[in-house]
Amino acid sequence: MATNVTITDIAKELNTTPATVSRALNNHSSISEETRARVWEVAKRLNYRPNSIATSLRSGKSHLIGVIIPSAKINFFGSVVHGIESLASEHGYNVLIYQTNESREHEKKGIQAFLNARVDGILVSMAKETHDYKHFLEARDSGTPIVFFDRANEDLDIASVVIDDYKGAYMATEHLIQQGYKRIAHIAGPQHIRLFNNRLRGYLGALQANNITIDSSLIYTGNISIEAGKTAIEHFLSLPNPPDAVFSVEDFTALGALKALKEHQILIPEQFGVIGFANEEFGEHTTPSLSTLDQQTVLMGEAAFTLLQEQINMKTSTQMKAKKVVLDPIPVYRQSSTRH
Amino acid sequence: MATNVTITDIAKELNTTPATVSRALNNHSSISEETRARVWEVAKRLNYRPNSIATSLRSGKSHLIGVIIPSAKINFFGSVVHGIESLASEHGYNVLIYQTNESREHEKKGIQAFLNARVDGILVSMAKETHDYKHFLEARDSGTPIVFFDRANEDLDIASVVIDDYKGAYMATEHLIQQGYKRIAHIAGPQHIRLFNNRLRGYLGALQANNITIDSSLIYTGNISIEAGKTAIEHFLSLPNPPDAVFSVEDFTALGALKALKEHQILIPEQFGVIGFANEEFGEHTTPSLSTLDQQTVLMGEAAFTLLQEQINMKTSTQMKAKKVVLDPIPVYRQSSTRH
DNA sequence: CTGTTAGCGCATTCAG
DNA sequence: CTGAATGCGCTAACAG
Repeated sequence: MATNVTITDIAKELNTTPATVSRALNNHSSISEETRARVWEVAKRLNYRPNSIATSLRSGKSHLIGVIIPSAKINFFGSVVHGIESLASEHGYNVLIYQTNESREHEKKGIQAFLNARVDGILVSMAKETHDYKHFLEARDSGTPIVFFDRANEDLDIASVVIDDYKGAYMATEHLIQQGYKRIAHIAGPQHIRLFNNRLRGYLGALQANNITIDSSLIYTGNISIEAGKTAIEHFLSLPNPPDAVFSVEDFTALGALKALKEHQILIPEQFGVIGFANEEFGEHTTPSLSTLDQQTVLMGEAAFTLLQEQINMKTSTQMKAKKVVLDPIPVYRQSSTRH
Repeated sequence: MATNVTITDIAKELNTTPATVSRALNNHSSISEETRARVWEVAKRLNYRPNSIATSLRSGKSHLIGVIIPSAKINFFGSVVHGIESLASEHGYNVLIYQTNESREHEKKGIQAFLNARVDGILVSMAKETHDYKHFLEARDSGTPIVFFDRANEDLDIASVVIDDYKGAYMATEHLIQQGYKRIAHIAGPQHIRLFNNRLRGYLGALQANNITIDSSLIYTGNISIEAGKTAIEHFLSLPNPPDAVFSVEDFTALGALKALKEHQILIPEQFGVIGFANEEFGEHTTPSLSTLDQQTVLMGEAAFTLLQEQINMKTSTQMKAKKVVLDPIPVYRQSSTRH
């Protein structure tokens, strides 16, 4: 029952030694075809399962990779994990997950747990709360490769995979321009978070590139929530010269905007264009459906794993500068911004 | 750098033995306060991290639990994993995840990988494809506790946590009756999947309990998809005596129904009531918002872990019948079915 | 209270 | 080609 059979058991059964069994099972070169076959036969018969804990202890490689995310409940991270696990599994790695719930304390605990487990590498999307990076450096210095995804820190010399927020915002804004909207507003997120700042810059960059004067009254900075989107629209509509389109920093805020505009009986996209960012699931099903930018979540997971694997396979001596992979967001233009 | 410090290193530093260090670090009873302090000091200074692989090998407990899900991309499973990981982490377990992508072959590989890793227990939501349960029985017989969640098999004498689909369907149907709808239809899912059958039975049960004659033309059986919902509505509206409400087996199908009804300019909920099942994220944001039943995903994860932990802590001799936990779905009545 | 011995399961020496 | 010996890092039993 609960007794797991070991190579010693097999050896006894065959009046040979564990070493021979080990060699046979690992298809080692110097072993006679006959013993190999006999060993495999017995192994199968006894239902032998290699104890990967023992192998790990001996080899020093756990074939485990640790993934730290804010929450598995958040769609985005679920998708990234999907990408990570698919590739990892294919390459013989098992995946450990740990949720921080946005707490730096938990994040630290996660890193500790992973280091104790001797994971071969760590993938992390930082908690919002985190402004102190000791625990990451500690991991890296202990020789465990780390790769950030989505939420990264540029200054840390740690590899990362992120979305090009500037480019996405630029594309979204330019799309609105091409659709013929004249006064394009932006609902911005908290500016101390870099990615929101990048999106604001992308918006400004697109306006400038198209010789459109920037009107600061058309930039509303708030939280990211449905409520914030509604408030932003109320603000915009109260302006003497209101906008006729908005690039919203994020889909939920865009949804708020959509709702507020509908309450005001403003036709979307005819009178007012709306585009968000993130490609949340609901966007396809709102009325009108919401234009947005897809963040390539699965690809991000795969890229992060690939980067990590490179580091794992690299001789630790071959220390080179941390790679940064920047993924292009994919435009998803739906009804809310498409006039033609 | 990459060299991890061991208790032997600490022992050398202090001219003592690994055993003493081990005892000190584990706050063992018979150890002098002085040595304990000295050991801890050195451990901290050398940045010692216990090697949990070694501990696992020695103790026979990995403090790992394995979770097998169809896909992390699916919201539902992300939420359940959230529940599992939260509790597991709190209880000192690390969580391994493995995706099957609905393939039995992968499911088998996942079980193998987990058994090799000597996980202390396994949580699994079966792949749709799976109709052969050897790999589960093998795991159980090897002494590794298993608990099913959401997708379970009743005949296997393996513990499980599932949603009460019958009850949910019953509640949904009764809700429509109470809202004054007279001819209530049902869009059913493939009947060879038990949970869909249970929902059909719940629908029928509620009608019977309220002395409403069952009209088989009001039951449309199809796939679960937006398209199926639309087709169902087209079918219903072509009837000589069409229904005025529908309980849809699942939210996406309900969404299709919503869309088709809107195309026909039928007012929801005034002329036609709609309720789904699953509480997908988009339902809150459709126009009108979609009534549905919440599946208590996080709670399901927590319950599954709790059940597993019970089994892990149970003396293997105390073999008792597999527990089945049945969770009540929570009604979420929104605009699409609320007339008053 | 501390040191010695031993072994968890495996894979790699080094001898034959 | 196979056997014997050794150690990965840790902890428990058994002395002292």
